[in-house]
Amino acid sequence: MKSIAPDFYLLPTLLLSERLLGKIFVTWQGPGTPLLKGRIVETEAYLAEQDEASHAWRGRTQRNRAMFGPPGTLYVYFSYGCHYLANIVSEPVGSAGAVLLRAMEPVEGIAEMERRRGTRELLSLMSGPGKLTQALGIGPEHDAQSLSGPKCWLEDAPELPASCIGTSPRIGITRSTALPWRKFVKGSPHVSKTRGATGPKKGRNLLEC
DNA sequence: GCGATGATGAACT
DNA sequence: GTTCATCATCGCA
Repeated sequence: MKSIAPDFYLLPTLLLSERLLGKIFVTWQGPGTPLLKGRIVETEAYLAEQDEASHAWRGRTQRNRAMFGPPGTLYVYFSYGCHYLANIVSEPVGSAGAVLLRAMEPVEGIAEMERRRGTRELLSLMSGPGKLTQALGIGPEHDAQSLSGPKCWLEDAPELPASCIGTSPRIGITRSTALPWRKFVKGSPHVSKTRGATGPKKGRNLLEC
């Protein structure tokens, strides 16, 4: 499977958030370490403008400077004093739109992911934005890194049919909550679990993809 | 199965 | 001092 060309990221943020679904995110810590791969099954778009929930809403700061970098750059930041969250910067250049990676399906290097996460529950390895960064070993050293490698990159995969992509409001935010900018692969058991009014109910609405 | 809570740091008011 | 794009654990049913 080949690495995705840099111009793939030259897309409006909302469109990129859908196209990223199904792609394989890869990290590599260096010689002697296994490749860690996950299939992206859930994303959220954070736009440069008209989006109060975006870190870029109030302009450029020391923390969010990577959001203003070129498309295909990673923006990694520390949240709630405990977790790193990873975003992929989109087009247009300098406008600070980015896509938050919320959940993946483990693909390769699972034993190493289990060690990093401290669990062998496959469905708990990467089913949340803080979990997947821990499983993949993403930290502050990945902030502002390019997805052209060598520490991390994306492998291409066939584009998902629109019928497999679900949409909902974003999770865990307190502003601009009504915007339906969360995208996920319908039927995947690896999407993040929301608290409260959910839980896999019997009548699964979702198709297998 | 469910809701409440603490950990812990950086940005913001 | 408060807020926050989170997670694991605890107590209760």
